[in-house]
Amino acid sequence: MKSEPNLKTVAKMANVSIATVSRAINYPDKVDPSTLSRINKIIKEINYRPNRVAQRLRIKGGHRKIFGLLVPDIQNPFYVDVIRGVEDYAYSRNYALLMCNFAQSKDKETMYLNIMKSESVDGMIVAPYDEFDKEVIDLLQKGFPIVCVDRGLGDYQDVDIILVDNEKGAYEAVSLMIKKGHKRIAYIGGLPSIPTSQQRKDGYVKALQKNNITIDDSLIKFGDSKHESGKEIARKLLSLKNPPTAIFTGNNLITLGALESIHASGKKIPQDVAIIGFDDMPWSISLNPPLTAVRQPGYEIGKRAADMLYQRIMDPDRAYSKVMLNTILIERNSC
Amino acid sequence: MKSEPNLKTVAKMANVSIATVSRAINYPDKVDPSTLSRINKIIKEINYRPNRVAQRLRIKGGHRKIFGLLVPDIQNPFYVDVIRGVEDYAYSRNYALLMCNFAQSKDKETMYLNIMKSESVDGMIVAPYDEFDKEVIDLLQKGFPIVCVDRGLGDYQDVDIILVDNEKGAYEAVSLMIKKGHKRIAYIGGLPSIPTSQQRKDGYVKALQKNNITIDDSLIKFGDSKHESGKEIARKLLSLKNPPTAIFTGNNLITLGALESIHASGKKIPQDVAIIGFDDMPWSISLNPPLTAVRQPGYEIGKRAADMLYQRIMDPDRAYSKVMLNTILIERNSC
DNA sequence: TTAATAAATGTAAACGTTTACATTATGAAG
DNA sequence: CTTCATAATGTAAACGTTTACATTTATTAA
Repeated sequence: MKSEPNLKTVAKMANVSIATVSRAINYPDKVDPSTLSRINKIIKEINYRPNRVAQRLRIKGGHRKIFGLLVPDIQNPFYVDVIRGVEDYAYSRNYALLMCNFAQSKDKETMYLNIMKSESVDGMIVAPYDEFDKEVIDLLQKGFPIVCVDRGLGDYQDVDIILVDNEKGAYEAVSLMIKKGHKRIAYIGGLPSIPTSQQRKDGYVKALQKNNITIDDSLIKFGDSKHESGKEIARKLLSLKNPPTAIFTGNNLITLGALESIHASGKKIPQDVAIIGFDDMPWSISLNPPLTAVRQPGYEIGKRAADMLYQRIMDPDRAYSKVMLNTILIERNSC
Repeated sequence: MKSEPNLKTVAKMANVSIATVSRAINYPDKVDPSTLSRINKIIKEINYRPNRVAQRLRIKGGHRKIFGLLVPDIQNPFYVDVIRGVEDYAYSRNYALLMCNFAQSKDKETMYLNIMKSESVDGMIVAPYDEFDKEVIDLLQKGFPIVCVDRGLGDYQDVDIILVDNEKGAYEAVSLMIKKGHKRIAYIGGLPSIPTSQQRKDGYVKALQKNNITIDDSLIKFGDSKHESGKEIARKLLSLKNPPTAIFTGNNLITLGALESIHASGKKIPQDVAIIGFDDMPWSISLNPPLTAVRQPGYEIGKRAADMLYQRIMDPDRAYSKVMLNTILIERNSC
């Protein structure tokens, strides 16, 4: 494989030192116009591009033009929206993106965190594994620029974070169910260790309490945030002697799994069982039936997270900001 | 921000030269056991990790342990499967992954290709923008390790590639429609420049011809491979004076869009209009109605692509391999 | 003309690794 | 006790940039 052209190649062709070439690229007004144009012509001719690895090694933190992005589950369309938001922002500012999916595995998260660090990213956007995420907190304490999305870090407050009012979103959804006359409402959450799973449960509980419905613990279940567990838990719930008449599902994938089980059980939605999902999807309207869902602005979250990270990098001493966006309850036909 | 420990830090603490530390890590049997354990203790203690950027700069191609992955649309669940396959393989071999989504934009593709090159990846897995993709072909000609997934490069044959028999998959789907009595069958393809859009159309045409149904060009449409265009085109198709009784959609997102339009039109599926989608989704069964679809083994494609890339890197002179996997037609209730 | 200033360019160090080569210490064989 | 091989370690160059500093050249002011 032929080796790529580098500064030396260009310098030799232009009969100047590599420093001049470097300057021609980074500080064009610091080099003589005629030299500049000669260099530029050569660069174009041989299609020279600076080696980012060498650049990153030399340049100090904050100006390497690369972000890290670490999401828990790329199969979840919500995170895909977040990714797109981050990516669009990065592209617009000419940042590269080192994007990793830790697939809800603590080991993978640790490994990717290490890779990102040792890839010398300027900063990263992370949806932490859980609220105690030691690795992330360590990084923050060392002063590494990080913004959290979707999930916070419990008591640890010195961090930029953008998320959604999960409790309120859940509260509204469950309130709607109650308004429609449901009393036996189940909640299927994701991994219990994930903050959002708990917050959404809290919203669910509040709504029941507010309406004087006693909490039935056998209707509150947690899975692993994936399709299969939604399916399995819904199946069990529906085969209870006294099954719920409504199910509030804690994320996208769980919703889809639950939907599958409800259909398999032969029950009609919403007549026999109602369902509202946390997280809307572009195709929710094409589901059977069109799904009533709590929409999170994933794309916006991603975009703003990237901007927060950028600001943090540019001014490491600025105050931490917490942004909490609202969800929207989209009523369709599943409740 | 405190600076990370490096070889020098460890060397100083262990009272040896950085070369010895480096050897302790890379060739443990080349250093004295007592020195080794001393060094290892220190490494663990201060949690030293080699700087991948510096490593990559030094180490020559093929052993830098980083792959690039370039997909056309991360919103399309098919590519998400491919990504997962590649990622699992990479993780198992301790490779990092520079993952980029060019969102069906030629400009972005070019930029990401450049970034990957200048990030010095060992090789990359790419679903090219179209079959003429000059940038990708250039890279190949320079001997850069690349494997193509999902889409080929037209006449350019010197490349490893793994994809699915699109024509056959489409042929089977449309044949099923015909068997069910449909004569006016529409095809909504993705971007016409994408090879798969054409191959799936070819399968569609073949099935019609085989059954002596005359091709009606007004029923063959191409969009931009996204949800919106599926929706829009389906809407127009359905409002024709003589609308199709069946629609074969050329990808995931188009299917979802078309589904939305069909529902909006008030037509019943499959009584009024049948639909079969290319690409199955985990939640196809939860759609309204459960979707009949052509399944591509995305995860396997990703996994095998990664392995092909690995093999290519390890042995640059091996013969090129083309792998064509079969699709499976999954009959549910939409046709 | 000369001295001072500004503009253009060059030189070399630094970033954190790996590795060819040189050096030293260790032990075995004669 | 040499002599030689081997093991352990060190030295320094290299990877491709950026940049502080030094040098050269051109320009201006006196």
